[in-house]
Amino acid sequence: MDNESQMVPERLDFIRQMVADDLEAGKWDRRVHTRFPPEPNGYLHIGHAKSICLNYGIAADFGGKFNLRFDDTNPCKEEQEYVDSIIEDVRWLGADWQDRLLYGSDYFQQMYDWAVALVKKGKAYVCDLTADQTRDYRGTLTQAGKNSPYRSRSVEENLDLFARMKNGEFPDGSKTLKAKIDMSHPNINMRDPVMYRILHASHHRTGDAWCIYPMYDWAHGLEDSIEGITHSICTLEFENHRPLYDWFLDELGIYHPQQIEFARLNLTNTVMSKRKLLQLVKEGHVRGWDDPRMPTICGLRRRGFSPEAIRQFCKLIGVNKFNSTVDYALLEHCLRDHLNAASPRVMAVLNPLKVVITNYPDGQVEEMAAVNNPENPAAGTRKVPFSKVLYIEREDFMEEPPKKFFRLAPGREVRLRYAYFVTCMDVVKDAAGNIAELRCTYDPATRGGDAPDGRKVKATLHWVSAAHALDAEVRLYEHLFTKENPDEAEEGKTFLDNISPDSLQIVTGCKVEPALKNTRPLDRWQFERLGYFCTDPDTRDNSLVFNKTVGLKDTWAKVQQKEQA
RNA sequence: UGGGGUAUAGUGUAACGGUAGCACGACUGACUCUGGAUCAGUUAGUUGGGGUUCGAAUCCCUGUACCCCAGCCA
Repeated sequence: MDNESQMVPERLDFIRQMVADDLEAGKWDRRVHTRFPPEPNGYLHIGHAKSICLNYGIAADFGGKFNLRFDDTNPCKEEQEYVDSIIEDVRWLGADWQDRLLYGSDYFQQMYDWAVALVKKGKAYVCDLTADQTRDYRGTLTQAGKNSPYRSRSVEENLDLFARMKNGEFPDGSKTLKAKIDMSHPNINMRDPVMYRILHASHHRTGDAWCIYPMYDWAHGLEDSIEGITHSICTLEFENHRPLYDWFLDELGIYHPQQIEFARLNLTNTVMSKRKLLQLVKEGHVRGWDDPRMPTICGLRRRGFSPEAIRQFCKLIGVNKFNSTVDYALLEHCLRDHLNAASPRVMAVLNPLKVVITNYPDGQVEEMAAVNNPENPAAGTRKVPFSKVLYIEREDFMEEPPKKFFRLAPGREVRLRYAYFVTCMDVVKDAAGNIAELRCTYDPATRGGDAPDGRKVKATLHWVSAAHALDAEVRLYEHLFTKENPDEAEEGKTFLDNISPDSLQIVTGCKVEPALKNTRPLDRWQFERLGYFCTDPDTRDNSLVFNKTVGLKDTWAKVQQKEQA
């Protein structure tokens, strides 16, 4: 990420503009310190990547610091598994928190002490109202709430009660600590919000040390304050909470960061809510959190996305304060852009059609030199074995080709990439009339792929030598959802009804060139003329599995579509 | 009908009172040992209505639409 973001961009997004203004005004002693504060209750997705890139990017751009902090204030929902995955994903994306891997739960004692301070100040009280009663007293959007009957307890009584809450003397839900603000405030968040609830639950880090846990509104600003965060960047739905964030910090008289809100990311043809993602996993609509169709970071990683592509995407989408939905095509553009530059090329045939070169010597094998990456000469070349029996892509041959099809057809000459010109002389069919094999001749003078007489061919095909090819399974993916907006469902239907039946297609019996023999999980390749692929972790020594990351742009497919229409 | 936000091509984003620009997509064409990549070009926009101004996406007034908030979730 460093190279990309070292320079302050010429056009600043509105948040960077605020940071730049603060810097110029000498605010915060000219420090910049951001953080990414996930709750460890789910896996990170591409929307989180936007936040990570924003926060880390700002720190990097302005020479500041970046913290990774777990907002782990609710023991009921949080698990170590999520902590581990988040750490892995943030690191993979390239954000560097140095030695600042932090946990909100580490500040529980400080938060408690501050709560006591607010009680002493007469700004917080212990309330015995039940959850239902609390809702009732809160009023509605258009009607003021009313004061809790416990609101006027003495400081001494509150201190005593709060201490006993902490000591575990009361059952879950029987009491809360509330801030004493204004029950008729037009902003509902200011109507005596709960600061602590009683939860006799074991926390993934603090164990049973606590049986009262701070609420987000109380805890979050304190965490930012303790860490000396300058710009506390969060999503839009917390805008309504900012007055409360400010109120707590001001009443306490402690260091006060600036909260800034931005719009979360929406992407076409996918869902981003934790609830829906969890549902897809739990109900088995996908194979897990890291299913390559998932917009999770681990899913994208397994699909073959590179961190560079995701970062570039996050840079291009910008930052704003209104809801928008980014076209998935932009993500794919960023993906192809980086993969084109970075992926070694290799030949693989997904749907093999046997080709016999009739005039090629039996048993002869030639090593053809193939370029590993035309975008990067330093990647060098490799040898690809060529012999009498080959496989080509079934779609690269048509017995009766339409006008715009310029691949192989009876009597037609094409180039086999890095090898020879071949001409189709005969089509062999099985009993059912299916094409079983092609018999071709080659022109020895075209070795390497060029004709000395200067004649041209319209097409170049990829191929593999049958005797040398490795078998592979290839998993093809399409959008998980057929609709741009999966939530757009008819009466009685849900986003689940919009799951695409074609989102996963498993192709077996694929033939790949021997260079792929020792590939490791997550290696990224371009299968020439097909697209970008990634070695799946399911790969074993004798069984290769690849995921299709994204296809190459396919002009022929467009032509076909148009002809059909 | 309370409060808080937001509206710029199909999509995403710039323009900070002075030529509405960029990217993606779509469409043409050139080139090509990947129908890839690359290159050139075309397409298309300021939420409606008033006002201020020599000049308004930008300032003012007034509509409209959309998003968020009534968890002891974050």
